[in-house]
Amino acid sequence: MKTNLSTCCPPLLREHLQSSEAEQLAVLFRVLGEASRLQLLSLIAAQPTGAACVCELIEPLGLSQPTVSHHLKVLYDAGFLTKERRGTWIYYRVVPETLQAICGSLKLPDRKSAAP
Amino acid sequence: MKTNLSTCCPPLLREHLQSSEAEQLAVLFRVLGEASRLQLLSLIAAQPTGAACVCELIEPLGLSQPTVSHHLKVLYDAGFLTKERRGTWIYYRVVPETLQAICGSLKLPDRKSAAP
DNA sequence: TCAATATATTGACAAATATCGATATGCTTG
DNA sequence: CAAGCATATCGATATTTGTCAATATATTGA
Repeated sequence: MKTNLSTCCPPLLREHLQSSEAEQLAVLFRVLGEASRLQLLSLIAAQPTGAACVCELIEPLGLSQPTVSHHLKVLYDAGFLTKERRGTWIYYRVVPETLQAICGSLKLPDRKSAAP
Repeated sequence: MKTNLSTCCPPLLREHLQSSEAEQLAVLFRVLGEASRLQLLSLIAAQPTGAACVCELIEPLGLSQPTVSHHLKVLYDAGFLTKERRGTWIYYRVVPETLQAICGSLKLPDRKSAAP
């Protein structure tokens, strides 16, 4: 169920994208294409410890607990979050490398400046 | 119909994301969350001139002309592409600033390293 | 073992959207 | 103006997905 970007900064926009690579990358963008999930990332990243459990995230999002759990699972499966159990609670953390990989995928090819 | 990021690198993940900001950013990610659209960006960016007309994009994508036009419109409305008419053809170009803005939105808050 | 709490899963429904064929619009050239 | 080509829009359909209530699972503590 979990996906993974094998390399840190694949060429992607730098050269012609195969459809399989495109689909793999599109999955990541699709996961970020939901305001609630961006807010989750933001909330978790903003914690002093860098980690947050589900119960801390429900109220600020204004969504039901199952829905929050669902979004966390989507983020986790895509590699945006790690989770760690501590007693009854499960703490989620943002994975910086995944965000960096996406960033790297958006680089354009070098171009000799100026053209008619 | 067109959206716009008012600033180049809004804070976003650096601090708590308001739901309106989150939705605005999510729209951009949603546009990229489709393999065909990533391929379009890749194909256009890979042109020697940096520009491509619709008819050049149909065959490599393997989609119908209306569908390709639709995806180009979505990319255009979101600010990922510009378009310019030259006679019968319409040339699309990638807007680097929009990609950079997305990149900037994925930066995490600075964190004092090491925590139990 | 039982109760309480935190989290995950299931099932169902509504909303969003990718896709296509058909058709419209716009430009160029005879 | 008519024909031909490039592109856009429309209408319909199938698929995906966000959401919740209900329920299941897992952990802790009495």
